[in-house]
Amino acid sequence: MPFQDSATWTKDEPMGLEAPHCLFQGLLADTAQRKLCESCRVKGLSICGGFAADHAEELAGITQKVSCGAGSTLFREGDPADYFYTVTEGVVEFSKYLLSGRRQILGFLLKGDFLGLAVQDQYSYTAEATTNCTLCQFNKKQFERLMRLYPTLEHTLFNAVSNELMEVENRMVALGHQLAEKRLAAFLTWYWERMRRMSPVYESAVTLPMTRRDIADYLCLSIEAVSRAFTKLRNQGVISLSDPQNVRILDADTLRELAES
Amino acid sequence: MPFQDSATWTKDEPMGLEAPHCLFQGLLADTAQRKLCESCRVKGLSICGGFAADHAEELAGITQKVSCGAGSTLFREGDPADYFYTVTEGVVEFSKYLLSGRRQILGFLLKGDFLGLAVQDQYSYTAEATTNCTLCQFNKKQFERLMRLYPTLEHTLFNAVSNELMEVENRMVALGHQLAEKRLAAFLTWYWERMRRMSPVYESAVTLPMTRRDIADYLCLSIEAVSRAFTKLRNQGVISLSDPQNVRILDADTLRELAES
DNA sequence: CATTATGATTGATTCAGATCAACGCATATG
DNA sequence: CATATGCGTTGATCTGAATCAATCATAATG
Repeated sequence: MPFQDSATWTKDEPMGLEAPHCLFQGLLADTAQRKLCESCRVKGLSICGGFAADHAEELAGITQKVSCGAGSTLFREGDPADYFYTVTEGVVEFSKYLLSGRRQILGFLLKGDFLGLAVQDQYSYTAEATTNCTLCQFNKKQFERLMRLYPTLEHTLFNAVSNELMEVENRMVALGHQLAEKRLAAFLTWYWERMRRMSPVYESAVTLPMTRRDIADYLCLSIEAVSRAFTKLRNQGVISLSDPQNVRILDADTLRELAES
Repeated sequence: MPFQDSATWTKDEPMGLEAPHCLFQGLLADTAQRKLCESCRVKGLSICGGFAADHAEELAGITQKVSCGAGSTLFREGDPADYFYTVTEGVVEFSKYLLSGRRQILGFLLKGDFLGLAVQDQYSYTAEATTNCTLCQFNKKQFERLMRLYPTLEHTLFNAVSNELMEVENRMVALGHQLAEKRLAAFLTWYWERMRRMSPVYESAVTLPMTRRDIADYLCLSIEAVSRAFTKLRNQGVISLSDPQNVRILDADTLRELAES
């Protein structure tokens, strides 16, 4: 079943200065909203730098907050690419569907990540909400106008896309040549490190927001192969599983070693 | 053996206006050199547009012609990324080596393609000459200075990297889920179409400049699997092989169908 | 010219993961 | 409360490609 039933997400009114968005810290007086933006800085997105302070109104006009229920579709491959997004809360997965019905998840996007940046006039992939999530929606045409006005913006996005490219290349190497166990180890390591960077307290437990099917589609494996890989890691004493979604990293070094190969 | 013996390539003197380079047509009085630049236009690289005409001297100063013998290494993963290149003649492959010694070829670069664009201060992959080839070498620092001066340049490169990202994503999907035969069909289709776009005369014969090992490393297969896939396609009457490097496309439609799946 | 590499093909065997199938476990539903 | 449904795990079997091994063709070398 390539596509799930239609999205159940809401567009709020176009935002004024008081509305929350992630990209441009320093825009908002509201401390709660400001906190959201902090999470972007954690990821080190350079676009969150000084730019917004000087051009607050211009940015606010092209931004909208968007909420999205778990399992719903944000956009599909082939849809006109009028917006791009940054994730402010929750997890989003973006994927391509094959004619056979199979799905390849290209990536999971967390707080502060971009979505829909490197596309032409149509989206080249489908974006679905892994969990309930909120995003900042940017009107692309208007953002491009801003980019022409302020080249710093484009420079930042150029770097973001460059990084994404390098990540995809790394993942391709891994998928082509690593065993199921190593792929899972790499995935767990990646997710754990991302979580650790977000929260200041050390935590060896990870709650996976995605299903085994999602992980399988991400790692180019069957559900069963993913399950067996989990079992293998558990039997080696690298992780423990209180339930399928709750993983405790017992031996982070071994896990990392496995992942690096 | 991860790395071949060191490169045997030559750097010419820094070029004046008369030197050949690919990116910026309209720079050169010399018609022979100009012809080289035409080949870039064939690929539809938008950077070959009007920019160069206005800023000829600035560009000439940061450009060098580079020749590179088949099998030699242009740069290696981890080297300081001081230059980026465009291929003006021949074929270049860029790849990542795993600790196991295995190699993943990320792509083959033909006339007009960029190399080394989306990297930070170090190259994230190794670049080797598949055939004898010539390239235009751009000093990165100086080019970045130009980009700050003329934002159009950065915009063009942004698009180039975006396209590269989409291509890699497509390839990842194919590698994860397609059988050896389909992968080879997709590769042959890609290469054939690229060749056809370059030369105006219809030609059903393709000369593959890369070895079976190269193709294997590109498609995430063993040499033997590639060879068997060739044999299968031959037995189906889709291609014929006068010798391993010379492929004749007998049934382009079936080949494309196989590739698309 | 014979000899030695090198690259490509083909066959035999092995293996990782897909597929098929059964079952456990939890939550949802009549 | 019994039943159904979805998700995850485990087992049995199958399969595509890796690996190992042999052979062939062609080019390079003495």
